[in-house]
Amino acid sequence: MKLLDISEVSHQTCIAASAIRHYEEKGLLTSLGRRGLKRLFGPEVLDQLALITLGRTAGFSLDEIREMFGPDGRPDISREKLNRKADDLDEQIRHLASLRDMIRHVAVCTAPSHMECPRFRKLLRVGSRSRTKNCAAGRQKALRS
Amino acid sequence: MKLLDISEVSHQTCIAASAIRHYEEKGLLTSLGRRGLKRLFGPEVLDQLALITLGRTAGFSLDEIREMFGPDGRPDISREKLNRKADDLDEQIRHLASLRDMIRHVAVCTAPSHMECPRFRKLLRVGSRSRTKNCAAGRQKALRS
DNA sequence: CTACCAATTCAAGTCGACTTGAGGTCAAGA
DNA sequence: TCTTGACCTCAAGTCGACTTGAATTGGTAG
Repeated sequence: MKLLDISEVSHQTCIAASAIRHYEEKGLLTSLGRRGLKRLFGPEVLDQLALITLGRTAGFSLDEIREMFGPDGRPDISREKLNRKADDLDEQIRHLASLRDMIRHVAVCTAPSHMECPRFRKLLRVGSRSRTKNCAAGRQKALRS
Repeated sequence: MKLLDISEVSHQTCIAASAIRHYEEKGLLTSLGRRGLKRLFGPEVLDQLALITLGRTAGFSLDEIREMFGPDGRPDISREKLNRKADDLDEQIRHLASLRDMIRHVAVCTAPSHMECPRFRKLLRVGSRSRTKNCAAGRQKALRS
């Protein structure tokens, strides 16, 4: 089994060595040992890093990613919680799709301003459904509208 | 036409007043005027804020959002650039979908560690296609435009 | 053996997006 | 008229995710 040093991992993944050290420090991955001071990684670190990158682009924090996939690979998190995260992703995907549609529309729309374009406004409305949370501010004085 | 003060906007959108001020300062939205010191907003601010929120959850910076949709509603950005953003979104959507699939799988998988699960590894591989960028370290001529 | 130099540690800095706090203003109600 | 209190401004602080820099270490080539 071939061991990689940090610069090799860095080159193969396009992730800065400092970031890799940062992930290790945060407990998202583990080095197999050291040669002198230098970290040695097994090849699985490449997958772990791909996973971290994926999680980051999905907007998860490093702590959440560790919760979900730990360096050891056991999720220390309930199925229920995982499914909730997946549901969040589904919602996010819907949002992204609306935004994409809006952007594509803006690229061709001739209306003087987006907000005057009925199609744009419709897309906006679709994209912002489910924004009806009550702010945690709880106190409903907004009822007087 | 009904004018809203900042606290009303804040309540209706669940966005902190400080954030709304911040957006105005950054040029993402415009207040119609003041009553004394207090900002007054037209109802269109609600749509603008929805748009900002949408853009933020898609991972765009405030500067990018302003470029794309400005407070005045004219995109000061080329069609080409907009379409590139839309393409980015499409790619991001694909990433998110893979991650969602992985999470749903993790929630039911019985393998001792994800990395030992062939299905998981396959999903990972799918999710990390197109990660083959040349890091800028590659000093290959990056096809710019 | 010694010099070299990539890697290491640790503290401090950066960046974006806000939030917080101190001190000031003013429209409206008592 | 006076008092509130919601808003205001501006500076500084926070948070997460890294990056940067200075000082140190230790395999490896000569």
